[in-house]
Formats: sequence, C-alpha cells, structure tokens
Amino acid sequence: MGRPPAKPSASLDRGLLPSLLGYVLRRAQSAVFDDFANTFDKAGEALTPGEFGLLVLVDRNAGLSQMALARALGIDRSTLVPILDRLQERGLLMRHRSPTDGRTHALALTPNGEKALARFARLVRAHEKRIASQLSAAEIRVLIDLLEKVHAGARSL
Amino acid sequence: MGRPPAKPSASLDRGLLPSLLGYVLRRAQSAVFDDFANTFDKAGEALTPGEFGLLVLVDRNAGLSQMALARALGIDRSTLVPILDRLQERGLLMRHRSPTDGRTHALALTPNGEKALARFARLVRAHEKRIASQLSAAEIRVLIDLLEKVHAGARSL
DNA sequence: GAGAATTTGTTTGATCCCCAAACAATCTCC
DNA sequence: GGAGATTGTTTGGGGATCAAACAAATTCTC
Repeated sequence: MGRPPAKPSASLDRGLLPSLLGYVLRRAQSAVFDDFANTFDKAGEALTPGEFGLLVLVDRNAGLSQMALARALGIDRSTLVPILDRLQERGLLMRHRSPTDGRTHALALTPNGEKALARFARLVRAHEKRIASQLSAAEIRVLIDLLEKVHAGARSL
Repeated sequence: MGRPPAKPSASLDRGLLPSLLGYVLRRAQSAVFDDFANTFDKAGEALTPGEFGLLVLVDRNAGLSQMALARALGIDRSTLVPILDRLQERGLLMRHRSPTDGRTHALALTPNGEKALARFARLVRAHEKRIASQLSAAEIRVLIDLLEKVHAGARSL
C-alpha cells in the first residue's frame, strides 16, 4: 500500500531541500520581499527593498560617488546608472557635480527625497514588525546575528 | 573632534539597515548565492540554485506537471517554460506526454539528468559545509528553524 | 610640465528572471 | 455534446545583471 496516489492538494516531496540553508534562506527572503512589496503597494507607494537601501545609503553618506555606492551595494557601476536615472526622474535624488573631482557625481537626496524616505522608513518599520511577528525580540537578535555570521563566513573565501 | 573625515577606504554609514531583518537576509542570501556559483564554476558545472531546486523537485516527484512545478516554485507557469527548455536542451530533463491528461506534460529526469543531479548534490553539500563553516551544528538548526518561522509568518497574511 | 595610465560615469549588447494577456489543445461538468 | 476551466506556449514589457568600449577627468611618471 503506497501512499495515497498523488493527492494534488498535498505539497510536494522536497527531498533534501528543507535541510539546505541556501534553500531555506531563499524562501524566507522571497516571503519577506513579497511582504515588502505588499506593504508599499497598499500604502500607494512604489519602492523595492534595493531602492530603499540605496536611499538610506545616500541619505547617510551625502556626496557619495556612484562608484562608492555601487561598491557598497555590491553591483556593477553600469547597473547603477538606470536605477539612479529612475530615482532622479522621480525627484528623490540628484547627481551634483563634485567640486573636487570632475569625474564623479556627488549624490544627494532632494528635500522631497528626504521627506519620502521618512515615509518609506515608517512603512519599512511596519513591514519589519509584521515579518517578525512570529519571533520574539531575542529570536530576532539571534537570527540577525547568525545571518551576519553566514554573510561574513561565506564572504571570506 | 568628529570622526576621521571620510577615509574612502572606510565602509559607509548604513544607518538603520543592519538592524533590518530584510536587509541582513538579503546580504546573507547574496553571499550564499555567490558561493554557490563559485562552487559550481570551479567544478566546471553550470547551475543556479533555482535550477538545483527544480531538479530535486522533479526527481522526487516523477510525472509532475508544469503547473504543479511552477506552483511549488512560486513562479508563473509562463516563466517556467524557457527554464525547462534550457534544462531539456542540456539533456537533463524530459517532457513526456501524460497518458491520463493530454494537456499536461509529465516531467522526469533523464538518466543523464539523474547522474548529473547526484554530482550536483555532492557539490551542494560541499557548498553548504562552506557557508556554514562559522556556525555550529546547533546554530544551523536554530537558523533554519527561525528562517522557517519567518517564511511561515510572512506567508500567512 | 607633458604624456601615460587609471578612474568614473555612460552606452551598448547580451543573458536572465518575472509577470500579464492571448491562444490552441484538452479536459470537466452539466 | 457544448460551455467553461485548465495547461502549456508565445508574445510583449519591465527590470536586474555583467562585460566591453568610450570620453572626460584625474593621477602618476618621468
């Protein structure tokens, strides 16, 4: 007597997948991303997690160059260009000319960008609260700590 | 006495980012992904984490339809088509005709695909060992457990 | 200081992931 | 048997990503 013959509603056999850190990480990440999108959608705002991180970085490091920003984000400088274009078109950010180095752009948020970032940060906090709703404060600390370790460990090859 | 004036080598001010679960998750995920790619590159194999997950799912659920697979992967069925095309061109997987339902394809690994998957699984285990090198076995269990909770919690909206 | 080498931002080209909408073939339900 | 749903595919549109080539500007070298 095998198992009930493929109840279509039953979820699949995932084999070793659930024991793989990479797999579980990817699923958690995906769920978090979905909730992020949902939070901003419902609030009538349009922003990706990557864009939020970028805005925070520019806000906290005024005058940053595109190269430095690309490096901090871990992406190629050519990838950054259309992203900045879009943010600039939305009036959130500006590329100023650097007085000291004619090659670089000094990035900065516009006043509008600052106000928008404040709104975004409020939404992100609500989002964070929601995704961590099943976890205690101590568990969140542990989780972040372990994730940092993974990041540091894998990075140091 | 402010801090040393913007040593370019010093890393940026990330503001609230490091305290955000979403952010830390994304960075860990990215580091893990990089190590995965690196592991397969060095072994002369070409595979993404997503493709590995797909192959495991097909292996463990022979006769699966494309719809069921897409649902399990959390992607649209139209997204799956070119992915299967590629895997099929590589001779790892086949779309058989279902005897019971003419609309669906019964997916299965080829003998070659099975052998390749065994090789891939060995590489993935080595990769997992490496990214978890900074963590104890207990920590890994805790980490996976907490990530599952995040996944379940965010999912249940 | 003049020329060579490097750095920066941009453009172009390639690959990939993703979704939505439309379509034909097939199945299901009445 | 016919209406409605399901399945796989195609097409169209957004983006993310990198690599390579380029012009402008800076830095290095002599």
